[in-house]
Amino acid sequence: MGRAPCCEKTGMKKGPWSLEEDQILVSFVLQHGHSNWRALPKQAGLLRCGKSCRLRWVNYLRPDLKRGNFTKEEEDTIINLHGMLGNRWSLIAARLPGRTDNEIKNVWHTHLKKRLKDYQPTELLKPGNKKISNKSNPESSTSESEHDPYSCSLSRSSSTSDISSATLMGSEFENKKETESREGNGIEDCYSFEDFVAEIDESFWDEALYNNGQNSEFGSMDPEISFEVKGFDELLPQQIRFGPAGNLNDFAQSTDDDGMESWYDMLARTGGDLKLQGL
DNA sequence: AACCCAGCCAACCGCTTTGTA
DNA sequence: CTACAAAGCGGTTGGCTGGGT
Repeated sequence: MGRAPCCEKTGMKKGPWSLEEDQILVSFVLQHGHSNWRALPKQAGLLRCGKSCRLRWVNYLRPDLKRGNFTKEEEDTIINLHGMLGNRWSLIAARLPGRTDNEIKNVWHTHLKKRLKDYQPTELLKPGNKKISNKSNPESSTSESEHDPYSCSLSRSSSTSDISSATLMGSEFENKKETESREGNGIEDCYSFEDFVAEIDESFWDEALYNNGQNSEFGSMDPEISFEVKGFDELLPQQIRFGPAGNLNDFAQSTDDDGMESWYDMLARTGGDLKLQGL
């Protein structure tokens, strides 16, 4: 596929931005907005391509940006969200006001990844622990090694059904504790949230819809198709319904590729305390 | 003082997604 | 429906800086 370069490169300036350029861009955007990045540099009199202008604005010049070091809370948030979302920097940034995806990505690679390594216990890396390929989230396979297995792990608590009952946990330290204690209780398998969601695929819903009927209410769902998500002690316990109609079909819809976002969203919002038990 | 090296971070690149004619 | 342009995103690069020798 591919596409033409975003701009005519000849004559375009590259490299670090000067103070003057910054001032021109800021005053232009504040006056005229940025409805068209491609046309902006020409209108503003900048020898930069639109893409470069956009990046400079988004990552550095935006007035609502927070400058300075990340707080411990922000770092913890990033770790937790990364556990749930993977390398979806823009989604993580959306939940950290004043921080950019680029900034978060840099912090992750320079500080947090290292910090997490120190907590990397060996248990979850045992070959026996089930890993399921994630077609909905291709990133998870490529960045598996980067992905903190603790920040969001899932352990099964029953073997009667594939999705019979499961517990998803959030914060890294809670996870570690929880996982270890659960493993001590004979629970063998641990998953990342992505792995778990990946398992709720078309065939899962085909089967569920076949067994329960398209308009089944949650209440009439097979009681074994239920799971709970807990952890993130700082979060409020909360019950959530999928979709206004609350039928099985809506629920299934929410797990397709488009709906995946709402799952992640919901988990991030509730901090992982998502409970779905025969709603 | 000069050099080396590792860490940091702004900026770039190339691809995907979204919007529109 | 298709093609194309623009925006958005994540991975990578390269220059700067500070600490160590």
